[in-house]
Amino acid sequence: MRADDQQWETSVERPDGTRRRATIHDVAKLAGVSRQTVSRAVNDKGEIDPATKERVLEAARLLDYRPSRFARGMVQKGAVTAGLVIPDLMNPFFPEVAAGVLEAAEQRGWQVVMWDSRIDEARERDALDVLSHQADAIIGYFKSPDEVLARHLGGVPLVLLERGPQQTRFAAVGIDAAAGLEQGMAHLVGAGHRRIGMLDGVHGPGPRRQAFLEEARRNGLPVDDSWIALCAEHSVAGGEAGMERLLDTRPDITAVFGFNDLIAVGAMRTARRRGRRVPDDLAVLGFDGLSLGELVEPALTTLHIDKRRLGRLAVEQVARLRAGEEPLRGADAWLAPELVVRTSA
Amino acid sequence: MRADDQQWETSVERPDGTRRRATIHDVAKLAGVSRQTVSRAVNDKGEIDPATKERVLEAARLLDYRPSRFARGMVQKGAVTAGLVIPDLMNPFFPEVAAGVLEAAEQRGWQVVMWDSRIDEARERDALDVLSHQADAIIGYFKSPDEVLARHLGGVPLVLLERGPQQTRFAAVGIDAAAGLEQGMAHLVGAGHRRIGMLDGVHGPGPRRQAFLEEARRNGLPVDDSWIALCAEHSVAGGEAGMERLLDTRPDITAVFGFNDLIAVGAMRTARRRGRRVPDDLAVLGFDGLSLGELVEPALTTLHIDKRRLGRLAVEQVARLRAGEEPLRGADAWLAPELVVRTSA
DNA sequence: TTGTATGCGTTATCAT
DNA sequence: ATGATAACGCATACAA
Repeated sequence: MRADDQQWETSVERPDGTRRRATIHDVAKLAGVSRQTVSRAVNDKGEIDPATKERVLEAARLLDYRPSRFARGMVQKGAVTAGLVIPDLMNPFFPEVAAGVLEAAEQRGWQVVMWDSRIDEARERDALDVLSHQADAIIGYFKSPDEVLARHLGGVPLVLLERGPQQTRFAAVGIDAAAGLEQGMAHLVGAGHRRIGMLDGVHGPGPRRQAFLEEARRNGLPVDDSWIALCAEHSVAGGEAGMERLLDTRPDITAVFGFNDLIAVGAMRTARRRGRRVPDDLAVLGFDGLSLGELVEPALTTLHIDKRRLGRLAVEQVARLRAGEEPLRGADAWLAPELVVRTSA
Repeated sequence: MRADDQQWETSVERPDGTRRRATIHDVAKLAGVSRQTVSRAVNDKGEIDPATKERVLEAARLLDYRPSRFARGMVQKGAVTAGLVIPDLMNPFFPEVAAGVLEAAEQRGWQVVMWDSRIDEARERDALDVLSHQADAIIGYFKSPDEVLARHLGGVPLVLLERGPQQTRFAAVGIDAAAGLEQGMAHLVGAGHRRIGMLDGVHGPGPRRQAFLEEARRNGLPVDDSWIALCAEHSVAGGEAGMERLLDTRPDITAVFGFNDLIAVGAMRTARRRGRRVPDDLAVLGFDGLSLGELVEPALTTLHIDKRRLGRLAVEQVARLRAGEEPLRGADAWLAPELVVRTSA
């Protein structure tokens, strides 16, 4: 068989002269058999004469026949497709979550169709509009509030990534920012830091900032919003820019906590460019545990998250929803970060 | 509307007591209208009394009715699904290609279902077996030879990523390794290097090694296979291990070319651990142009590839195939890397 | 505004 | 070993 044969579409002429894809009927006619026999040949079932099978297959090849996945799906149940909505494929965090989703989905024999929302609420809704028609369940990161989600969901089960139970009534899997920051702040305070700033993400006040402020308070640190700078992007560049501003308003900080590792790395770069040694003059703590953190210099101390597991867990939640079971809530759906001490703090 | 209502499956009881998903028929019965009216209500068409519409929608909610995507697909043509097979989501190169594919697919209104083959030929075939049933076309990285691909493809159009025209008869988009290495080697030779090694990838001899050897020859360098070490993984760790071996067998090299940026970064780390300064004692050249390369120290000089464009191009090839046109061949489907000089070489 | 009839492409069941 | 027939769930043209 020449591969070329596969490449260009042969098709069947309609009475009106236009062309359409060949169906099982066309193949049956050409091979001079019934549709059922074609089905047997194509699907490699037994109960068919090898000679006729060959003849049918030849006809199928001639017409470039491919079974319609829709017609198949109609009659054979059980094909499950999950939609996965990711905010930013360029941030190494998300491909790793996606890998976990793919892995768990594959084990269950599910397919997953992917959508990059690029941190845009309009694109988020587009994703839901499309996927609610094409998927049996949706997993993803969404900024939109519950009502908006519900409106674009059309009743399709949804599992939210990284939303607290107080923030949504949908099923969710998340990260225990409070548990993470308890470790992280203890580490910084234990090293003698009292003036600690934060580089927050684009969405502004969220669980990570809240946990940061909470721990600062618990540790008796002099922290208010002036110790926090917003980053316009969840990227190294965003962290660099944010750190510029933070150092302008609070030049006296001795440590900084980054919303994520990318931002933290940006912070380190700006700090060093402005003549501060890391960690001696300024300690930097990240959040995520990207492998990137091991490669920079100094290596990034960070609150590590098991991103693959997060993805697998999301698939498990979908399975529960589909089975009519209660989704996991609380600690079971709530991953605690683990402090990984390297050299930046 | 409470979001909770959406979460757990209501269903319809069969005569035999088992449960099945509600169909448009069930909704029609419950609402006391025809199926057509249900269709109008659910799909938000006009020509329906607001009161009956509300009644129908309520019935649909009660039964947790969702239209079957298969039945829909049967009757409305035009839904296109592409399969995307990626070898390793943990390598930042591939998410970026995927982003390009997603972007271009979305513009065309296509969906893409993703599969991570984890560099495993058996999983590669599994991917084809599944996707050839569920997708209208497949894009991806495959190690298997044409015959194997064709056997598992069942006639579905395929666009290969990074395979030379001499290596496949399928449509493909690729990278012009020769053009890249011409620039790269000229840069190294221009800096006075004569003893240049290479850290090759897991698959062994391929276009990048071939181009490397070719350029070495053109520049009159003393290079044979002893100047090349294989890396067991396309990762930083793989590069570190490979570099150990290369420095053992060829301690006299003054420069090294890495199969990709991850391996090159690993090479830098091993070189420095063994007391060589980069780039003074040993220059390092990468291939891919990951943003990671800007973050390490020294920053990685590399042959940069427009990975997003690669992905978009692959989708364009699929479109051509589907339209019955000739796929792009040669330079148009063949991206040339661009030398980005930073500080590692 | 609403209902009836038909077809979409496939597989399963049951016959021959 | 092969064929006839009946679903599968939906949307669309057309009739009322």
